Amino acid sequence: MVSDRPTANGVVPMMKDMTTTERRRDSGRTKAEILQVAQREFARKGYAGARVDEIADLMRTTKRMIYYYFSSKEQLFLAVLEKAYAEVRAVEQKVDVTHLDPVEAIRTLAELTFDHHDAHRDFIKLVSIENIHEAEHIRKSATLANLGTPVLDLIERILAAGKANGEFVTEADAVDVHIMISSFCFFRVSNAYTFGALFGRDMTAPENRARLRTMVGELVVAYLRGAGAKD
Amino acid sequence: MVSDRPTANGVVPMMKDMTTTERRRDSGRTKAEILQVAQREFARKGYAGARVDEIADLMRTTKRMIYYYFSSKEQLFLAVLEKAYAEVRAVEQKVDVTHLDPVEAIRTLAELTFDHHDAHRDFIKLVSIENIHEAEHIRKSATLANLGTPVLDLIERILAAGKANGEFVTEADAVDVHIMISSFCFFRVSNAYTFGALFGRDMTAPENRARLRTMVGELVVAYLRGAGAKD
DNA sequence: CTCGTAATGTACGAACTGGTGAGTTAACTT
DNA sequence: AAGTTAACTCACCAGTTCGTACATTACGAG
Repeated sequence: MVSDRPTANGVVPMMKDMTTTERRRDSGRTKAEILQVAQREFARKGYAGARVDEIADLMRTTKRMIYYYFSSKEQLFLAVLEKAYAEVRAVEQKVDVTHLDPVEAIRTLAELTFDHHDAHRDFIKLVSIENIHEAEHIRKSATLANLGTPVLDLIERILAAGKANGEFVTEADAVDVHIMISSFCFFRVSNAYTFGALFGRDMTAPENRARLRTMVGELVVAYLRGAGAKD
Repeated sequence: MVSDRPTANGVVPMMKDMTTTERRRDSGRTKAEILQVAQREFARKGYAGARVDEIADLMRTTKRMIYYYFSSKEQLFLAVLEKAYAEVRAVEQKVDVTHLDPVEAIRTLAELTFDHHDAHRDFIKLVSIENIHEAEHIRKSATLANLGTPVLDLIERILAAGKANGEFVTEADAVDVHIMISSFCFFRVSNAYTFGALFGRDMTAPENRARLRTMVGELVVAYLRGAGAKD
């Protein structure tokens, strides 16, 4: 066997210069890159449609590395999901609306949720994919259980404040309010494609975006004020 | 759902008896059965995850027939989608709420939509799958363009009536109202799995079903009455 | 009854796809 | 300097999976 020198992929520079902190072998970075590329591939093609080979081809790592770090396609997908959810939680926890009056607080929460969904299309696709598979991966993950409680606490506090000052009349449950907000924001992004094809309107287009963003808030506030109840 | 098979299941009997009207070769029925089984398979596994061989194994037909009638996996999927949408349209067109007053009409429409989504889980999964693939199949279909107009007409009439009698204050667009209703009903079913895993509540469970069903109507009515607007 | 054709059964294959065995190299420790 | 091990490369395989070539059979027309 002639051991022809692996001249790398031509991309990685040979550096003896150790002043740079960059390392040619870096497990953390390789793992992170795999997760990033895998997320895009899964989101674009679905779980079964995504190809491990393709994920590998899209980066400077090889397929062997994927299995080295993640053991299987399924565990890779789970890792992608966990990372995506973690990012979401991180953003949500920065939300502080406690200083606002209840109506403004719930409106703001709705709009922030709207913006967040708008900005994380890949995440939404991953969740859709996971739902098609009836959450079989999430259920295996301990990390992801009861990830929702922080938001629920927030909503609960807002609802309590709203009732206390008389602005909210409807007896509403925090989870239900969360469903109202999420469903609207999620659907607008997740179903934009078929909706556009069937109704000839792009829900994600800029001219619709602003109007729909306002709508979420108004919707929830109107409900909480009790205007929808039968009299 | 015609099941005119004399034998419960098992092998088709060799019959020289021609008094029976049943034909052992029946293209229409074979096609229908393929579509039915394929729908379930696609809904359960996603587009790429569905296996043509498995679809064949799940019936009394062979894989060869699938290709004989549908040419390719992709065209089979499209046919499944078209059939599913056709059934939906058929149901929607039977809805008549014109005799009701506007508030009751929109509430009823919302609840009917709710029931409809509740009863057609497979359809919802197919739509989710199609959205993951950015509606690439639907776009190829002439049959499915502007399928939504009937519902929009209905909503428009209700909105006009509501404004006329003063019950609706909000300047609302028919498509937007449809989004409000659909998003809630669709999300409740499509995302029930991940939602259940994260929030520990099954949105499709009977005890929640009834409450959420009432909520859709109240939500939309509250919004249309203008209670959510900033003053 | 015979013949043409639509409908169906059988067997197979080429390309793919998740996963692995085994060796190699870089970086760190002592 | 030598040893240790984590990080990485390369070639390969066994099982799938979509799709097809070809043989066969039932049905209806004439």
